[in-house]
Amino acid sequence: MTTEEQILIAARKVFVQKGYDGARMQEIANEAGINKALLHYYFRSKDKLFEQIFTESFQLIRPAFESALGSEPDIRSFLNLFVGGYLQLLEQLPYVPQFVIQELNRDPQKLVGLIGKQKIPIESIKSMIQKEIDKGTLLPVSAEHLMVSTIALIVFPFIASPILKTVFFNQDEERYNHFIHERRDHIVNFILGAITAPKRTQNE
Amino acid sequence: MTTEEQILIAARKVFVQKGYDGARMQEIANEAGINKALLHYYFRSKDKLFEQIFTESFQLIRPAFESALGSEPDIRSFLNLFVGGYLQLLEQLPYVPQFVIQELNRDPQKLVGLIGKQKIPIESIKSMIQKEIDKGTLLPVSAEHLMVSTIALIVFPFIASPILKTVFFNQDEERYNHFIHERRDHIVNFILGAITAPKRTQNE
DNA sequence: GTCTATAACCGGATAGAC
DNA sequence: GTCTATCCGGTTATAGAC
Repeated sequence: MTTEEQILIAARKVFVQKGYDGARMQEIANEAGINKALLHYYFRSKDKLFEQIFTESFQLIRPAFESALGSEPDIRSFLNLFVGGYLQLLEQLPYVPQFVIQELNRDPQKLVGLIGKQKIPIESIKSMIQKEIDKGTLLPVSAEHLMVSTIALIVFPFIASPILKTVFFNQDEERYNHFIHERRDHIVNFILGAITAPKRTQNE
Repeated sequence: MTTEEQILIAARKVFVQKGYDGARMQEIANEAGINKALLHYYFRSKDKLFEQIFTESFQLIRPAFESALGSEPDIRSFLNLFVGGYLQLLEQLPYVPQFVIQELNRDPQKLVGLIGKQKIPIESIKSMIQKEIDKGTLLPVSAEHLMVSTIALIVFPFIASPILKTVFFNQDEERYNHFIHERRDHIVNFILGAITAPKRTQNE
């Protein structure tokens, strides 16, 4: 492995764990098994190194609508695939969402500029939804609210795990893990229940 | 206003905005209109001052189930009141949730110890839910998942506003504010739709 | 490319006058 | 209680040898 790769791996670990303000170049150097001076040789400054880690982190957790959108025929299959896929991703990167959000709140101007205008293909989702609303099989629902709510349900437990462990699970690690494992099914059922139009009743 | 109160107001502002690592005693002093030495006279250290601000911030946003629980007869009215009340609270304190979560992730051991075991009366909610499940008017749902999901739907847009503005609203402040104002109704409808048992259809 | 040594600065904390 | 001046450790960044 090249030195540059070692540095990036170390920087990833330290920045994600400590945030920009809490991270120390010395700690990154130790983690990479080199010394501070070499960090500045490869990346001019703490800022430059951070920008690289932040940008790649944002890419990693930017919701990947595209893949799920192309392959799925209706909103229900799409949501099912999306929720499962995103949860699986976050299992590998549990601390990245909190890192990205924290840094975006610290310096929105600079960092939003850095990631550019990475919009989401909300129009495709809108048309997918609209068809079923017209057919009457889906309750009228805003695509923006639906997608923000879906992401909230998926991501929030990863961001807020210490507070959830405290107020809901009395610091019981075991019960919290069990909760997380049940989460996928709960979310999918929750969302589908929320947006599916009820069948007509006998009196209607 | 006493000097101590001025300091606390300034510290609140700076700590919530910048976090522990990003906050500077000098900035707090400036904000309070005094000098650094006086900060240390009133609060021994940055740590002590921070602990006070963090503890009170946690109290502020700890979900106030108790009030809504005592007064409401069924889970639907309870959720309606809870969502509305919490959103109204967060309008006044939009940056506090991200602050508390950020700090809890930075040093869970110490800060969880600080806030003690402030559990939530989940048992009252469970019994409230169970009655309606038995009657068949509510889908079987775990109280923990329901409450975590409810809080996620409420709090997430406040934590993640920069990222939402970027990927969903193309930095359009106007459209984002409109979105936030619609949010209460969406959340309540979403949750009630998700947990309400469908009426029986003609074929059953 | 990699290292040691050090410059230059910053930030929390304290001493001591008023 | 409040201030000015200062200490001291830590942090980023660079100079220069190998």
